[in-house]
Amino acid sequence: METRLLESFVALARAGSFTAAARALHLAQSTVTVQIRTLEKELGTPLFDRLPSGTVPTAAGLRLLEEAEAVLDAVARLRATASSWHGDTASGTVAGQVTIGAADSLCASRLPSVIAALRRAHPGLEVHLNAVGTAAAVDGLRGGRLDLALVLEPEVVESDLLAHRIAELPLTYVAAPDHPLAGRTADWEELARESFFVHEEGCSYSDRLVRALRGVPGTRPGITRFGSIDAARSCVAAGLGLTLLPQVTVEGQLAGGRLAVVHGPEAPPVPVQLVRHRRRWVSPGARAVTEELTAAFADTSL
Amino acid sequence: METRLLESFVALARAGSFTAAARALHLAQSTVTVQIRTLEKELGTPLFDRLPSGTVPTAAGLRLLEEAEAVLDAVARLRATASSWHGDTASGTVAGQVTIGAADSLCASRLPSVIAALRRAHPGLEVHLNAVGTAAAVDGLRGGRLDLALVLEPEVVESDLLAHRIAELPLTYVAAPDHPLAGRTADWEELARESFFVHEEGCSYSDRLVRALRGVPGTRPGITRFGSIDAARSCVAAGLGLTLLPQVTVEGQLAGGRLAVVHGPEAPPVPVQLVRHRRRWVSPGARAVTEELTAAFADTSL
DNA sequence: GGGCTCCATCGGGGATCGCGATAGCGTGGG
DNA sequence: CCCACGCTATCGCGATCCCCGATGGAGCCC
Repeated sequence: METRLLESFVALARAGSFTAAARALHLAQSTVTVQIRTLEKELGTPLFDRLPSGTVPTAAGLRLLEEAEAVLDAVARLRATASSWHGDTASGTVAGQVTIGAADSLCASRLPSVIAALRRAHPGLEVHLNAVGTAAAVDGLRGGRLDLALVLEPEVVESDLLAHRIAELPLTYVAAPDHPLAGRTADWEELARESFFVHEEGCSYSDRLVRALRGVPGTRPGITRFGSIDAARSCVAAGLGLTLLPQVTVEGQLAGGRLAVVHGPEAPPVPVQLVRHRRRWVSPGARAVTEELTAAFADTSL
Repeated sequence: METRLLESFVALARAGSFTAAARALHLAQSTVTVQIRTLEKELGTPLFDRLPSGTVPTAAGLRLLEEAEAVLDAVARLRATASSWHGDTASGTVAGQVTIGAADSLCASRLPSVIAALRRAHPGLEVHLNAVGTAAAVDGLRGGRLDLALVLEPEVVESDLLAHRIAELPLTYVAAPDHPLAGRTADWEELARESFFVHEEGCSYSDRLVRALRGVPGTRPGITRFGSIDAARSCVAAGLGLTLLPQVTVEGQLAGGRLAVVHGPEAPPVPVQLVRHRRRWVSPGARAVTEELTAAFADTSL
């Protein structure tokens, strides 16, 4: 079924004559004649009575006219959705859905302002944000559930994924303000006598910290691992111990006096990698998100 | 927009590979490839990611898939309506709408059983019945508001209409059972002294009766004309006078003793003409109605 | 690395599309 | 009465499109 035929159908019904319909459609009259006959043959019923006084729909044509318009409406919706997804070049905005995954700590700190900026720039864009660990991010990108992922890893060595380092976040040791080490400088031996509240295994800088602490001879550091950054931060704020986090995730608490810096041994900054699937199509929406993320991270922290 | 492309689209989304979709569609694999690329070009956005592990829809493809299915649904409805209108050759039934006009007197007497028979034979057929005089019937057929009309006229001399005489209805003079002439034989002179309740001008047999009564010298018959046959019949039943009607329209009242026959001068039977437009398409539904009407009138009254 | 599966591309034969020209038909004016 | 006009149907033609089979390249498994 060729929707062109349906457009000629409704045009003819509206115009009342083949000649007028052809003019409206910018076609030759003979073309409209053939199109309507084709449609009548395809549907198996005459659609118009060709009377000397004009061309009027038959009873069947009148009924089918509504259904033909419904088809054309559905096609118009399809086209509209497609073109909105593709982007409106006039306004420079894009629409559609983009699903991104990000490390828990970024979701709560840096991403809200990025998403707000995206909403302003692209009102039609629907951004879905999931808090995911590195493993879940890789899975989601592989399975198509994620368009983009932000992971805090030095390397992503998946051949079907493409990682781009967009920032490096400085890490900070933090403790409650009334903690004995708060505001002080501590070496590995001092730290190894404290309790630490860190991420689950798989978090690169937490793992490296745990390895370093356990490598200090003659000590048994207390290690508690949390899936949620919030829970760990709460324990630290309650004075139960220390943690090591990207500085941006605790800037609010540091400024508010609810946490304090501990100047520990040098910790290499953690790279922020923006990862996508190597072979999947990058929608204009995903491209817009990529640009916004790159800009947001670049201007403060590389 | 060619809906074939949309069918390949959903088939590919379902099948998960070009090869499998081509098998399901009974097409060559290269054809599906070209069709999908054509659709992607037409919509301006990639619909599938061709991954080594299979062909999966992009985010845009997933969203557009629903809309494509909506289009195909609308097309299926269009086709279903068209074919139901055309008729189901397996069951021999037809569907659709047929609008017929008929003289008031027939609507109340003969047509209900015909319509009931049509409903039994063609459950999908929607019959609209309008009570119309001859002038309105001609107008309605001309304007396309009526598919068929039953008129009680000896001749229909409209070049663009086609009339077919399907019956001749005997006429009967009737009066109230307690009327002096009830059951008796009366000649023109006796009748011309009575009051008559007949149809509006334009009803052939009423007009002829009025002319005959007025032609009787030395009398002034009382003539009252009604648009509605019911009103006239009520007046007669109340004993106010006589009327002349097709016998079938008063058979119930005659059998119930509410009206009585008066044996008046011979009145030529009134022809029932089934009229349609000469050049308009006769739908299968209208053809079924024509056959039913012809049969119903033929077996009792010609 | 060889075989296998899958998708993209290419060339060709056939069908289709849209066009202009023309014929048939009905109408209205001179 | 005849002719001119407007409308639709038909025809022939050039261009395009469609679908096919064959072929090539890429990735995967053994």
